[in-house]
Amino acid sequence: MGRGDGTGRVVSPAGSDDTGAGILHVDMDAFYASVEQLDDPSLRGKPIVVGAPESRSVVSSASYEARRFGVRSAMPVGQALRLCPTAIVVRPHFDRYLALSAQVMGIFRDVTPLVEPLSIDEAFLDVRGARRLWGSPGTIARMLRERVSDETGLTCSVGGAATKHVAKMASTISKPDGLLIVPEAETAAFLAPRSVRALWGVGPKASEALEARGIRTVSDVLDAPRDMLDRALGAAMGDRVWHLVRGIDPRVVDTHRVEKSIGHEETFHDDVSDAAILRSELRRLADRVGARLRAGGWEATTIAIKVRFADFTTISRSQTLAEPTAVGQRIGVAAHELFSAVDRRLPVRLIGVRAERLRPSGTSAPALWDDDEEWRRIEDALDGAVAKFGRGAVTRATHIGNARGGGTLPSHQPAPRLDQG
DNA sequence: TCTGGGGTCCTGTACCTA
DNA sequence: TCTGTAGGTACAGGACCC
Repeated sequence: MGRGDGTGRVVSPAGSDDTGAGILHVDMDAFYASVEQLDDPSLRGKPIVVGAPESRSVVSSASYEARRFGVRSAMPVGQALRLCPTAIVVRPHFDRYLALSAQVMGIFRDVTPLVEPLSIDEAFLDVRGARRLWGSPGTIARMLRERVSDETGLTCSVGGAATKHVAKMASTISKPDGLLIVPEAETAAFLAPRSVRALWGVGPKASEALEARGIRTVSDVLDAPRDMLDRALGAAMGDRVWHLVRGIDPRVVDTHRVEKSIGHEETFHDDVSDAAILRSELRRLADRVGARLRAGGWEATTIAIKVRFADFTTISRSQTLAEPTAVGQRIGVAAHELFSAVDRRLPVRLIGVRAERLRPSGTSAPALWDDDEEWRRIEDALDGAVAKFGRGAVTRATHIGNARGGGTLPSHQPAPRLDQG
């Protein structure tokens, strides 16, 4: 979602040069906030902030009226209200956002099958093969904007260019409700004056590292020795930036992107020290992860947990399973084992569970296996073993158990597996 | 002024094996 | 058998994106 304040709006006029600009990036304007204003006319024209009003929540989306006060996504809601005291805080309605997202993506797919959704509110389109059917990239971009507006009541911004990276930059600059086409031949001139921070993938840390070496604009990067970039950013990032500033971006519009991990995390309203509460939360998160794995037809090979302490230090621990799984309980057992080995000197602010290294499931896992008695036995056994042998010994023992393909600690029945129908 | 939740990708380190 | 090395893999942490 765009994070600007909406002051950069630009619309390439009809008939302007769009030669070679066959990649479009379409980005909905202040998507969540705009949907709320669409659904509730009393919010229109007013500064609104989408987010939970609770103390620890942050802004998911802000209307352009709020952005003019300096309100931005990811900002704590409290801070947003200090900047803009008249802002109205609206709770998010994700189901509604998903429905409208599906409608918008459907419009894109009417135009070309080469659509790569990037998030709920933006997508890349490769329209190079759609010229005979719909016209030039500029014509298609204008048609898309019109259709999105007519059919959903929402506005979007479109960037067009020869590469994904430049198209993305163009749509960002054109916001809100804008259109900017960068003909292939003008790519270098378009990029040269931009700040390094405007490059997609260059965040605060990378731009700080570059600026410390006097590199502030794309033009500066072009003049910088290659090894300086590598030293400032690391080899991979240095290489990427070196290519991007030259307009080189070989990434194609990928219509078959697959998930690489599935996870859930939760920040507590108040920091938690009680192990029973933390374990219960881990279990709940593990069940949710398992449900999503099964819904997507995946099994996970690696389970990871994330723990953020009261001082905001964050650790992660992961474990590779002997047998991939999509069963919430097995994920939960792995999460509990990992959690048992964590040194908890401070109360916990956030806890999360993630399934990684996904592969298509060979069998259909059971529906949520939610056996309280079994869970209690496992938790008691783990706690008892930790008390008796120490965390390190328990972690080693359970790893050995996994490697043997069965739990040695505690012993529990394997989850029933059902044949896929 | 106090930092969400969902992800991807990269880097450094440790360990194992050939 | 010992040592050095190179490559692969697992894991932890961090930056970045929306």
